Amino acid sequence: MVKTRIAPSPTGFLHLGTLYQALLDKAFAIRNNGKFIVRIEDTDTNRYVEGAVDALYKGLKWVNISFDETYIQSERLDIYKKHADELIEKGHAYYCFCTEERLTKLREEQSKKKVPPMYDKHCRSINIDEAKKRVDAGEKFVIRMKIPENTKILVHDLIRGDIEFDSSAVDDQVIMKGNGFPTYHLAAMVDDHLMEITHVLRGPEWITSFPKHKLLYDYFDWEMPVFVHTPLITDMSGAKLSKRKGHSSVDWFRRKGYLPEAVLNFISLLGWSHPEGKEIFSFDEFSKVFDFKDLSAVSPKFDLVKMEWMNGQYLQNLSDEEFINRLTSWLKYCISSEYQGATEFETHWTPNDYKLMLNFLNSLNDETKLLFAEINNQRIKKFEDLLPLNNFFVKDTEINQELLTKNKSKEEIKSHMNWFLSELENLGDWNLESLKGLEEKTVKRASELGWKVGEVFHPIRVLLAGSTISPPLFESIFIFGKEKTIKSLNR
RNA sequence: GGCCCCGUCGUCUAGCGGUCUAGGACAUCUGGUUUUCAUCCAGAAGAUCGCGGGUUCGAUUCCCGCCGGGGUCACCA
Repeated sequence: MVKTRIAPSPTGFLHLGTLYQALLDKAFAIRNNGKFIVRIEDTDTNRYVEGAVDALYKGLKWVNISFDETYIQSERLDIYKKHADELIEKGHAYYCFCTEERLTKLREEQSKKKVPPMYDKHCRSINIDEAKKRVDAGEKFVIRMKIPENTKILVHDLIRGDIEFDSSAVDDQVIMKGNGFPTYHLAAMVDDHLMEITHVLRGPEWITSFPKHKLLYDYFDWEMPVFVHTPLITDMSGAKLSKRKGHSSVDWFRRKGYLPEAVLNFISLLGWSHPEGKEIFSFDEFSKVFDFKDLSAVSPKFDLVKMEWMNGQYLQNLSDEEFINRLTSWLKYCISSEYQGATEFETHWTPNDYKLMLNFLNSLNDETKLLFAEINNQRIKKFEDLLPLNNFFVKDTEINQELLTKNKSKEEIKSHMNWFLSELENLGDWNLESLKGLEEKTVKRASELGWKVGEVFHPIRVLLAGSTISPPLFESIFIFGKEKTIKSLNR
Protein backbone atom coordinates (compact mmCIF):
# COMPACT_ATOMS: atom_id res chain seq x y z
CA MET A 1 0.00 0.00 0.00
CA VAL A 2 1.18 3.48 -0.86
CA LYS A 3 2.17 5.53 2.16
CA THR A 4 3.55 9.06 2.10
CA ARG A 5 4.65 11.44 4.79
CA ILE A 6 5.71 14.92 5.66
CA ALA A 7 8.47 15.20 8.21
CA PRO A 8 8.63 18.79 9.37
CA SER A 9 10.85 19.95 12.18
CA PRO A 10 9.14 22.20 14.71
CA THR A 11 11.31 25.26 14.22
CA GLY A 12 8.74 27.89 13.35
CA PHE A 13 5.56 28.36 11.41
CA LEU A 14 4.28 26.07 8.74
CA HIS A 15 6.57 26.66 5.81
CA LEU A 16 5.23 26.95 2.30
CA GLY A 17 7.60 24.19 1.21
CA THR A 18 6.16 21.86 3.84
CA LEU A 19 2.66 22.67 2.68
CA TYR A 20 3.73 21.97 -0.89
CA GLN A 21 4.99 18.55 0.12
CA ALA A 22 1.89 17.86 2.17
CA LEU A 23 -0.28 18.73 -0.81
CA LEU A 24 1.58 16.45 -3.18
CA ASP A 25 1.91 13.66 -0.64
CA LYS A 26 -1.74 13.77 0.27
CA ALA A 27 -2.90 13.90 -3.34
CA PHE A 28 -0.67 11.00 -4.28
CA ALA A 29 -1.89 8.96 -1.31
CA ILE A 30 -5.50 9.60 -2.20
CA ARG A 31 -5.00 8.74 -5.81
CA ASN A 32 -3.36 5.45 -4.89
CA ASN A 33 -5.73 4.63 -2.11
CA GLY A 34 -2.92 4.93 0.36
CA LYS A 35 -2.14 6.71 3.58
CA PHE A 36 -0.53 9.98 4.46
CA ILE A 37 1.18 10.55 7.78
CA VAL A 38 2.84 13.35 9.70
CA ARG A 39 6.08 12.80 11.54
CA ILE A 40 7.48 15.52 13.75
CA GLU A 41 11.27 15.56 13.43
CA ASP A 42 12.25 17.17 16.67
CA THR A 43 15.67 15.63 17.12
CA ASP A 44 17.36 19.00 17.29
CA THR A 45 16.67 20.14 20.80
CA ASN A 46 18.34 23.50 20.18
CA ARG A 47 16.12 24.64 17.40
CA TYR A 48 12.85 23.56 18.93
CA VAL A 49 10.30 26.37 18.94
CA GLU A 50 7.42 26.38 21.37
CA GLY A 51 4.08 26.25 19.59
CA ALA A 52 5.53 25.18 16.27
CA VAL A 53 3.84 21.77 16.32
CA ASP A 54 0.55 23.41 17.10
CA ALA A 55 1.04 25.90 14.27
CA LEU A 56 1.74 23.03 11.91
CA TYR A 57 -1.49 21.25 12.71
CA LYS A 58 -3.48 24.45 12.54
CA GLY A 59 -1.99 25.23 9.17
CA LEU A 60 -2.84 21.79 7.82
CA LYS A 61 -6.33 22.14 9.18
CA TRP A 62 -6.74 25.48 7.48
CA VAL A 63 -5.99 23.98 4.08
CA ASN A 64 -8.05 20.94 5.02
CA ILE A 65 -5.31 18.38 4.61
CA SER A 66 -5.85 15.52 7.01
CA PHE A 67 -3.49 12.71 7.94
CA ASP A 68 -3.85 9.11 9.02
CA GLU A 69 -1.11 8.78 11.61
CA THR A 70 1.27 10.98 13.47
CA TYR A 71 4.61 10.31 15.16
CA ILE A 72 7.07 12.26 17.22
CA GLN A 73 10.70 11.33 16.89
CA SER A 74 11.77 12.42 20.34
CA GLU A 75 9.51 9.67 21.68
CA ARG A 76 11.35 7.02 19.70
CA LEU A 77 14.90 7.53 20.92
CA ASP A 78 15.39 3.91 22.00
CA ILE A 79 14.52 2.74 18.50
CA TYR A 80 17.23 4.87 16.93
CA LYS A 81 19.77 3.78 19.53
CA LYS A 82 19.03 0.15 18.81
CA HIS A 83 19.61 0.71 15.12
CA ALA A 84 22.78 2.67 15.65
CA ASP A 85 24.11 -0.16 17.81
CA GLU A 86 23.19 -2.60 15.11
CA LEU A 87 25.29 -0.65 12.65
CA ILE A 88 28.21 -0.68 15.07
CA GLU A 89 27.92 -4.45 15.46
CA LYS A 90 27.80 -4.91 11.72
CA GLY A 91 30.89 -2.77 11.35
CA HIS A 92 29.13 -0.07 9.37
CA ALA A 93 29.46 2.59 12.01
CA TYR A 94 31.98 3.55 14.67
CA TYR A 95 32.36 5.50 17.84
CA CYS A 96 34.00 8.88 17.47
CA PHE A 97 35.55 10.67 20.43
CA CYS A 98 36.76 13.78 18.67
CA THR A 99 36.15 16.96 20.55
CA GLU A 100 34.36 19.99 19.23
CA GLU A 101 37.66 21.86 19.31
CA ARG A 102 39.48 19.30 17.22
CA LEU A 103 36.73 19.30 14.62
CA THR A 104 36.64 23.06 14.44
CA LYS A 105 40.39 23.21 14.03
CA LEU A 106 40.26 20.51 11.40
CA ARG A 107 37.70 22.45 9.41
CA GLU A 108 39.70 25.63 9.65
CA GLU A 109 42.77 23.93 8.30
CA GLN A 110 40.81 22.38 5.50
CA SER A 111 39.27 25.62 4.45
CA LYS A 112 42.70 27.23 4.56
CA LYS A 113 43.94 24.54 2.20
CA LYS A 114 40.81 25.04 0.15
CA VAL A 115 39.79 21.41 0.38
CA PRO A 116 36.19 20.48 1.13
CA PRO A 117 35.62 20.43 4.90
CA MET A 118 35.14 16.81 5.90
CA TYR A 119 35.78 14.57 8.87
CA ASP A 120 39.22 13.02 8.56
CA LYS A 121 38.07 9.60 9.79
CA HIS A 122 40.38 10.00 12.77
CA CYS A 123 38.45 7.64 15.06
CA ARG A 124 37.60 5.15 12.38
CA SER A 125 40.75 3.16 13.06
CA ILE A 126 40.13 2.77 16.76
CA ASN A 127 39.73 -0.86 17.63
CA ILE A 128 36.10 -1.67 18.43
CA ASP A 129 36.87 -3.28 21.79
CA GLU A 130 38.94 -0.34 22.87
CA ALA A 131 36.21 2.04 21.72
CA LYS A 132 33.61 0.16 23.71
CA LYS A 133 35.80 0.34 26.78
CA ARG A 134 36.07 4.11 26.41
CA VAL A 135 32.33 4.38 25.97
CA ASP A 136 31.74 2.26 29.05
CA ALA A 137 34.20 4.42 30.94
CA GLY A 138 31.89 7.36 30.28
CA GLU A 139 33.85 9.15 27.63
CA LYS A 140 31.78 11.44 25.41
CA PHE A 141 31.16 10.08 21.95
CA VAL A 142 29.09 10.25 18.81
CA ILE A 143 28.45 7.50 16.29
CA ARG A 144 29.49 7.97 12.69
CA MET A 145 28.61 5.87 9.71
CA LYS A 146 31.42 4.33 7.70
CA ILE A 147 31.44 5.45 4.11
CA PRO A 148 33.15 2.87 1.88
CA GLU A 149 36.27 4.09 0.13
CA ASN A 150 36.98 4.36 -3.57
CA THR A 151 33.59 3.46 -4.80
CA LYS A 152 30.66 4.96 -6.61
CA ILE A 153 27.30 5.28 -4.95
CA LEU A 154 24.35 5.18 -7.26
CA VAL A 155 21.05 6.62 -6.14
CA HIS A 156 17.79 6.96 -7.96
CA ASP A 157 15.44 9.91 -7.91
CA LEU A 158 12.05 9.41 -9.53
CA ILE A 159 12.15 12.59 -11.57
CA ARG A 160 15.89 13.06 -12.06
CA GLY A 161 16.83 9.46 -12.68
CA ASP A 162 20.12 7.92 -11.60
CA ILE A 163 22.61 10.15 -9.82
CA GLU A 164 26.13 8.96 -9.17
CA PHE A 165 28.34 10.10 -6.33
CA ASP A 166 31.95 9.30 -5.62
CA SER A 167 32.30 7.97 -2.09
CA SER A 168 35.29 10.21 -1.52
CA ALA A 169 32.93 13.16 -1.55
CA VAL A 170 30.72 11.66 1.12
CA ASP A 171 31.43 12.42 4.74
CA ASP A 172 31.45 9.91 7.60
CA GLN A 173 28.24 11.40 8.85
CA VAL A 174 27.32 11.56 12.52
CA ILE A 175 24.19 9.49 12.99
CA MET A 176 24.01 9.58 16.79
CA LYS A 177 24.80 12.78 18.62
CA GLY A 178 26.52 13.13 21.94
CA ASN A 179 23.22 13.73 23.68
CA GLY A 180 21.74 10.43 22.60
CA PHE A 181 19.57 11.94 19.89
CA PRO A 182 19.91 10.67 16.35
CA THR A 183 20.59 12.99 13.46
CA TYR A 184 18.13 13.31 10.61
CA HIS A 185 19.98 10.75 8.52
CA LEU A 186 19.49 7.87 10.89
CA ALA A 187 16.14 8.85 12.30
CA ALA A 188 14.44 9.54 8.98
CA MET A 189 15.69 6.38 7.29
CA VAL A 190 14.77 4.18 10.25
CA ASP A 191 11.35 5.75 10.53
CA ASP A 192 10.59 5.68 6.85
CA HIS A 193 11.34 1.99 6.87
CA LEU A 194 9.54 1.14 10.08
CA MET A 195 6.54 3.23 9.12
CA GLU A 196 6.49 1.52 5.76
CA ILE A 197 6.75 4.68 3.72
CA THR A 198 6.62 3.74 0.05
CA HIS A 199 7.36 7.16 -1.44
CA VAL A 200 9.66 9.63 0.18
CA LEU A 201 8.95 13.15 -1.04
CA ARG A 202 11.41 15.71 0.28
CA GLY A 203 13.11 18.94 -0.64
CA PRO A 204 15.92 19.00 -3.20
CA GLU A 205 18.38 20.13 -0.55
CA TRP A 206 18.56 16.45 0.44
CA ILE A 207 20.00 15.27 -2.84
CA THR A 208 23.53 15.86 -1.63
CA SER A 209 23.13 13.55 1.33
CA PHE A 210 21.16 11.02 -0.67
CA PRO A 211 24.15 8.63 -0.95
CA LYS A 212 24.37 8.41 2.83
CA HIS A 213 20.76 7.46 2.95
CA LYS A 214 21.16 4.86 0.27
CA LEU A 215 24.09 3.40 2.20
CA LEU A 216 22.03 3.24 5.37
CA TYR A 217 19.37 1.25 3.58
CA ASP A 218 22.05 -1.09 2.28
CA TYR A 219 23.60 -1.49 5.72
CA PHE A 220 20.29 -2.45 7.24
CA ASP A 221 19.53 -4.58 4.23
CA TRP A 222 16.23 -2.82 3.70
CA GLU A 223 14.43 -2.15 0.47
CA MET A 224 14.58 1.48 -0.63
CA PRO A 225 11.31 3.34 -0.99
CA VAL A 226 10.85 5.53 -4.04
CA PHE A 227 12.62 8.84 -3.51
CA VAL A 228 11.24 12.01 -5.04
CA HIS A 229 12.99 15.32 -4.57
CA THR A 230 10.57 18.17 -5.17
CA PRO A 231 11.27 21.29 -7.13
CA LEU A 232 12.58 24.07 -4.94
CA ILE A 233 10.11 26.90 -4.70
CA THR A 234 12.01 30.17 -4.87
CA ASP A 235 11.19 33.84 -4.64
CA MET A 236 11.16 36.11 -7.67
CA SER A 237 14.92 36.52 -7.49
CA GLY A 238 15.41 32.77 -7.71
CA ALA A 239 16.65 32.27 -4.16
CA LYS A 240 15.16 30.15 -1.42
CA LEU A 241 12.06 31.68 0.14
CA SER A 242 13.15 33.63 3.16
CA LYS A 243 11.19 34.34 6.29
CA ARG A 244 11.90 38.00 5.93
CA LYS A 245 9.88 38.20 2.76
CA GLY A 246 6.79 36.82 4.44
CA HIS A 247 5.29 34.44 2.02
CA SER A 248 7.49 31.53 3.01
CA SER A 249 5.00 31.14 5.83
CA VAL A 250 1.59 29.68 5.16
CA ASP A 251 0.26 31.88 7.89
CA TRP A 252 1.20 34.90 5.84
CA PHE A 253 -1.31 33.90 3.18
CA ARG A 254 -4.01 33.30 5.74
CA ARG A 255 -3.39 36.69 7.27
CA LYS A 256 -3.47 38.47 3.95
CA GLY A 257 -6.87 36.98 3.30
CA TYR A 258 -6.10 34.34 0.71
CA LEU A 259 -8.38 31.35 0.39
CA PRO A 260 -6.74 28.04 1.30
CA GLU A 261 -8.05 26.30 -1.81
CA ALA A 262 -6.53 29.04 -3.96
CA VAL A 263 -3.16 28.68 -2.28
CA LEU A 264 -3.28 24.92 -2.78
CA ASN A 265 -4.35 25.28 -6.40
CA PHE A 266 -1.59 27.75 -7.05
CA ILE A 267 1.27 25.79 -5.57
CA SER A 268 0.10 22.61 -7.26
CA LEU A 269 0.91 24.39 -10.51
CA LEU A 270 4.54 24.83 -9.56
CA GLY A 271 6.63 22.17 -11.22
CA TRP A 272 3.52 20.49 -12.50
CA SER A 273 0.72 21.22 -14.90
CA HIS A 274 -2.72 19.84 -15.38
CA PRO A 275 -2.89 17.26 -18.20
CA GLU A 276 -5.68 19.25 -19.83
CA GLY A 277 -3.94 22.54 -19.28
CA LYS A 278 -6.46 23.65 -16.67
CA GLU A 279 -5.42 26.40 -14.30
CA ILE A 280 -8.29 26.41 -11.85
CA PHE A 281 -9.16 23.09 -10.26
CA SER A 282 -10.06 21.72 -6.87
CA PHE A 283 -7.89 19.58 -4.64
CA ASP A 284 -10.32 16.78 -5.33
CA GLU A 285 -9.64 16.99 -9.01
CA PHE A 286 -5.93 17.38 -8.43
CA SER A 287 -5.79 14.19 -6.40
CA LYS A 288 -7.36 12.32 -9.27
CA VAL A 289 -4.71 13.25 -11.80
CA PHE A 290 -1.53 14.01 -9.87
CA ASP A 291 1.47 11.73 -10.04
CA PHE A 292 4.96 12.25 -8.60
CA LYS A 293 6.52 11.22 -11.87
CA ASP A 294 5.01 14.20 -13.67
CA LEU A 295 6.85 16.64 -11.43
CA SER A 296 9.54 18.69 -13.11
CA ALA A 297 12.98 19.24 -11.65
CA VAL A 298 13.15 23.01 -12.09
CA SER A 299 13.06 25.60 -9.32
CA PRO A 300 9.92 27.62 -9.97
CA LYS A 301 9.66 31.19 -8.84
CA PHE A 302 6.69 32.01 -6.70
CA ASP A 303 4.81 34.73 -8.58
CA LEU A 304 2.63 36.54 -6.08
CA VAL A 305 0.92 38.51 -8.84
CA LYS A 306 -0.46 35.35 -10.38
CA MET A 307 -1.29 34.04 -6.94
CA GLU A 308 -3.43 37.13 -6.42
CA TRP A 309 -5.17 36.64 -9.71
CA MET A 310 -6.00 33.08 -8.81
CA ASN A 311 -7.28 34.06 -5.41
CA GLY A 312 -9.47 36.65 -7.10
CA GLN A 313 -10.91 33.92 -9.29
CA TYR A 314 -11.79 31.84 -6.24
CA LEU A 315 -13.25 34.85 -4.46
CA GLN A 316 -15.48 35.61 -7.44
CA ASN A 317 -16.74 32.08 -7.56
CA LEU A 318 -17.81 32.11 -3.94
CA SER A 319 -21.52 32.47 -3.33
CA ASP A 320 -22.42 35.67 -1.48
CA GLU A 321 -23.25 33.65 1.57
CA GLU A 322 -19.95 31.78 1.48
CA PHE A 323 -18.12 35.04 0.90
CA ILE A 324 -19.54 36.41 4.12
CA ASN A 325 -18.72 33.20 5.99
CA ARG A 326 -15.15 33.22 4.82
CA LEU A 327 -14.75 36.91 5.46
CA THR A 328 -16.15 36.59 8.94
CA SER A 329 -13.90 33.74 9.91
CA TRP A 330 -10.94 35.55 8.43
CA LEU A 331 -11.69 38.59 10.55
CA LYS A 332 -12.07 36.43 13.62
CA TYR A 333 -8.78 34.74 12.86
CA CYS A 334 -7.01 38.06 12.56
CA ILE A 335 -8.50 39.23 15.82
CA SER A 336 -7.77 36.00 17.62
CA SER A 337 -4.79 35.27 19.79
CA GLU A 338 -3.28 33.31 16.95
CA TYR A 339 -2.87 36.58 15.19
CA GLN A 340 -1.61 38.49 18.17
CA GLY A 341 1.04 35.93 18.96
CA ALA A 342 2.26 35.51 15.43
CA THR A 343 5.00 37.22 13.59
CA GLU A 344 4.01 40.64 12.42
CA PHE A 345 3.30 41.15 8.78
CA GLU A 346 3.04 44.40 6.94
CA THR A 347 -0.57 45.33 6.32
CA HIS A 348 -2.62 48.48 6.11
CA TRP A 349 -5.05 47.14 8.67
CA THR A 350 -4.57 48.03 12.30
CA PRO A 351 -5.63 45.42 14.87
CA ASN A 352 -8.66 47.55 15.57
CA ASP A 353 -9.72 47.63 11.93
CA TYR A 354 -10.52 43.93 11.99
CA LYS A 355 -12.81 44.47 14.95
CA LEU A 356 -14.50 47.46 13.34
CA MET A 357 -15.15 45.51 10.18
CA LEU A 358 -16.49 42.52 12.06
CA ASN A 359 -18.77 44.71 14.16
CA PHE A 360 -19.99 46.40 11.05
CA LEU A 361 -20.81 43.09 9.39
CA ASN A 362 -22.56 41.86 12.48
CA SER A 363 -24.68 44.99 12.54
CA LEU A 364 -26.15 44.14 9.14
CA ASN A 365 -29.13 41.91 8.64
CA ASP A 366 -28.65 38.79 6.52
CA GLU A 367 -29.97 40.31 3.35
CA THR A 368 -27.77 43.35 3.61
CA LYS A 369 -24.76 41.20 4.37
CA LEU A 370 -25.29 39.37 1.11
CA LEU A 371 -25.56 42.66 -0.70
CA PHE A 372 -22.27 43.69 0.83
CA ALA A 373 -20.74 40.48 -0.50
CA GLU A 374 -22.26 41.04 -3.90
CA ILE A 375 -20.80 44.50 -4.33
CA ASN A 376 -17.35 43.44 -3.15
CA ASN A 377 -16.50 39.93 -4.21
CA GLN A 378 -15.83 40.94 -7.76
CA ARG A 379 -13.37 43.68 -6.99
CA ILE A 380 -10.87 42.38 -4.47
CA LYS A 381 -8.02 39.92 -4.84
CA LYS A 382 -7.85 39.01 -1.18
CA PHE A 383 -9.74 39.99 1.96
CA GLU A 384 -7.07 42.45 2.93
CA ASP A 385 -8.05 44.58 -0.06
CA LEU A 386 -11.47 45.09 1.43
CA LEU A 387 -10.56 47.88 3.81
CA PRO A 388 -9.45 50.66 1.46
CA LEU A 389 -12.53 50.09 -0.66
CA ASN A 390 -14.99 50.00 2.24
CA ASN A 391 -13.26 52.26 4.67
CA PHE A 392 -16.19 54.65 5.01
CA PHE A 393 -18.46 51.93 6.37
CA VAL A 394 -16.37 51.53 9.47
CA LYS A 395 -14.73 54.84 10.15
CA ASP A 396 -15.00 58.55 9.51
CA THR A 397 -13.40 59.76 6.33
CA GLU A 398 -12.06 63.12 5.37
CA ILE A 399 -13.20 65.06 2.36
CA ASN A 400 -10.64 66.22 -0.12
CA GLN A 401 -12.09 69.48 -1.46
CA GLU A 402 -9.84 69.39 -4.46
CA LEU A 403 -11.12 65.97 -5.46
CA LEU A 404 -14.67 67.09 -4.90
CA THR A 405 -14.45 70.11 -7.16
CA LYS A 406 -12.28 68.46 -9.74
CA ASN A 407 -14.59 69.09 -12.71
CA LYS A 408 -17.28 71.41 -11.39
CA SER A 409 -17.29 74.57 -9.35
CA LYS A 410 -18.06 74.62 -5.68
CA GLU A 411 -21.40 76.29 -6.35
CA GLU A 412 -22.44 73.79 -8.99
CA ILE A 413 -21.62 70.92 -6.70
CA LYS A 414 -23.47 72.55 -3.84
CA SER A 415 -26.63 73.00 -5.81
CA HIS A 416 -26.47 69.53 -7.28
CA MET A 417 -26.02 68.02 -3.85
CA ASN A 418 -28.95 70.01 -2.54
CA TRP A 419 -31.08 68.51 -5.23
CA PHE A 420 -29.85 65.02 -4.47
CA LEU A 421 -30.30 65.46 -0.76
CA SER A 422 -33.88 66.55 -1.11
CA GLU A 423 -34.56 63.60 -3.38
CA LEU A 424 -33.13 61.35 -0.71
CA GLU A 425 -35.22 62.94 2.00
CA ASN A 426 -38.37 62.43 -0.05
CA LEU A 427 -37.53 58.93 -1.10
CA GLY A 428 -40.31 57.32 0.84
CA ASP A 429 -39.48 53.71 1.71
CA TRP A 430 -35.80 53.14 2.27
CA ASN A 431 -35.07 50.13 0.15
CA LEU A 432 -32.84 49.12 -2.71
CA GLU A 433 -35.60 49.45 -5.29
CA SER A 434 -36.41 53.04 -4.46
CA LEU A 435 -32.72 53.87 -4.39
CA LYS A 436 -32.29 52.29 -7.78
CA GLY A 437 -35.11 54.54 -8.94
CA LEU A 438 -33.22 57.52 -7.64
CA GLU A 439 -30.15 56.28 -9.44
CA GLU A 440 -32.01 56.37 -12.74
CA LYS A 441 -33.32 59.78 -11.89
CA THR A 442 -29.82 60.97 -11.22
CA VAL A 443 -28.68 59.71 -14.60
CA LYS A 444 -31.46 61.78 -16.20
CA ARG A 445 -30.40 64.70 -14.06
CA ALA A 446 -27.08 64.62 -15.81
CA SER A 447 -28.56 65.42 -19.18
CA GLU A 448 -30.75 68.11 -17.63
CA LEU A 449 -27.65 69.76 -16.25
CA GLY A 450 -25.65 69.08 -19.35
CA TRP A 451 -23.14 67.12 -17.28
CA LYS A 452 -21.55 63.82 -18.05
CA VAL A 453 -23.13 60.92 -16.22
CA GLY A 454 -19.99 60.37 -14.23
CA GLU A 455 -19.99 63.94 -13.07
CA VAL A 456 -23.31 63.73 -11.27
CA PHE A 457 -22.12 60.70 -9.33
CA HIS A 458 -18.65 61.95 -8.60
CA PRO A 459 -19.47 64.37 -5.76
CA ILE A 460 -21.86 61.86 -4.19
CA ARG A 461 -19.16 59.24 -4.17
CA VAL A 462 -16.49 61.55 -2.81
CA LEU A 463 -18.75 62.83 -0.05
CA LEU A 464 -19.99 59.37 0.89
CA ALA A 465 -16.79 57.37 0.67
CA GLY A 466 -14.20 60.08 1.06
CA SER A 467 -12.65 58.69 -2.07
CA THR A 468 -13.11 58.51 -5.81
CA ILE A 469 -13.13 54.76 -5.42
CA SER A 470 -15.96 52.85 -3.84
CA PRO A 471 -18.16 49.82 -4.33
CA PRO A 472 -21.31 50.49 -6.42
CA LEU A 473 -22.78 53.73 -5.11
CA PHE A 474 -26.43 53.10 -4.49
CA GLU A 475 -25.90 49.71 -2.97
CA SER A 476 -23.38 51.35 -0.71
CA ILE A 477 -25.83 54.08 0.18
CA PHE A 478 -28.45 51.48 1.02
CA ILE A 479 -26.07 49.57 3.26
CA PHE A 480 -24.81 52.74 4.85
CA GLY A 481 -28.32 53.76 5.86
CA LYS A 482 -30.39 56.89 5.34
CA GLU A 483 -29.28 58.88 8.34
CA LYS A 484 -25.58 58.29 7.95
CA THR A 485 -25.73 58.90 4.23
CA ILE A 486 -27.47 62.23 4.64
CA LYS A 487 -24.98 63.20 7.29
CA SER A 488 -22.07 62.34 5.02
CA LEU A 489 -23.55 64.09 2.03
CA ASN A 490 -24.17 67.17 4.07
CA ARG A 491 -20.60 67.90 4.86
C1' G B 1 36.10 26.14 -4.25
C1' G B 2 34.59 20.47 -4.61
C1' C B 3 30.28 17.74 -5.62
C1' C B 4 25.15 17.60 -7.28
C1' C B 5 20.73 19.49 -9.71
C1' C B 6 18.49 22.70 -13.24
C1' G B 7 18.22 25.94 -18.01
C1' U B 8 11.30 27.09 -23.48
C1' C B 9 8.09 34.45 -23.74
C1' G B 10 9.20 39.07 -17.65
C1' U B 11 6.72 34.77 -14.53
C1' C B 12 4.26 29.62 -14.13
C1' U B 13 4.31 26.16 -17.88
C1' A B 14 2.82 22.70 -22.74
C1' G B 15 6.14 20.13 -25.76
C1' C B 16 8.55 13.85 -24.69
C1' G B 17 12.74 13.47 -33.25
C1' G B 18 9.12 15.73 -38.07
C1' U B 19 2.15 18.13 -36.02
C1' C B 20 6.56 24.23 -33.74
C1' U B 21 6.74 30.09 -38.78
C1' A B 22 6.82 26.81 -30.37
C1' G B 23 0.65 26.36 -27.49
C1' G B 24 -1.85 28.07 -22.76
C1' A B 25 -2.11 31.09 -18.13
C1' C B 26 -0.49 35.56 -15.20
C1' A B 27 1.59 40.25 -16.05
C1' U B 28 2.03 44.18 -20.03
C1' C B 29 -0.12 47.14 -24.10
C1' U B 30 -4.50 48.59 -27.35
C1' G B 31 -9.71 48.78 -28.11
C1' G B 32 -14.88 47.81 -26.30
C1' U B 33 -18.70 47.54 -22.15
C1' U B 34 -19.09 50.53 -17.50
C1' U B 35 -21.40 56.30 -12.80
C1' U B 36 -15.55 55.32 -9.69
C1' C B 37 -12.50 50.98 -8.76
C1' A B 38 -12.85 46.29 -10.50
C1' U B 39 -15.06 42.62 -13.52
C1' C B 40 -16.08 41.16 -18.40
C1' C B 41 -15.17 40.88 -23.89
C1' A B 42 -11.93 41.48 -28.29
C1' G B 43 -7.07 42.03 -30.00
C1' A B 44 -1.64 42.98 -29.88
C1' A B 45 3.15 42.53 -28.45
C1' G B 46 6.41 39.14 -26.15
C1' A B 47 10.87 32.84 -26.61
C1' U B 48 16.47 32.91 -32.86
C1' C B 49 13.67 26.90 -27.17
C1' G B 50 21.19 29.58 -22.53
C1' C B 51 25.64 29.03 -26.09
C1' G B 52 28.81 25.83 -29.14
C1' G B 53 29.62 21.22 -31.11
C1' G B 54 27.94 16.49 -32.48
C1' U B 55 24.10 12.07 -33.66
C1' U B 56 20.25 12.05 -37.44
C1' C B 57 17.32 12.80 -43.78
C1' G B 58 15.45 16.03 -39.74
C1' A B 59 16.47 18.57 -33.44
C1' U B 60 13.12 22.55 -28.43
C1' U B 61 13.15 17.30 -28.03
C1' C B 62 19.16 12.44 -27.86
C1' C B 63 24.85 12.96 -26.54
C1' C B 64 29.20 16.03 -25.13
C1' G B 65 31.51 20.63 -23.75
C1' C B 66 30.93 25.50 -22.08
C1' C B 67 28.22 29.30 -19.74
C1' G B 68 24.50 30.80 -16.35
C1' G B 69 21.38 29.94 -12.06
C1' G B 70 20.42 27.14 -7.76
C1' G B 71 21.47 23.47 -3.94
C1' U B 72 24.93 21.29 -0.59
C1' C B 73 29.39 20.61 2.02
C1' A B 74 27.16 20.61 10.89
C1' C B 75 26.82 16.48 17.02
C1' C B 76 20.38 21.56 11.60
C1' A B 77 16.59 19.47 9.50
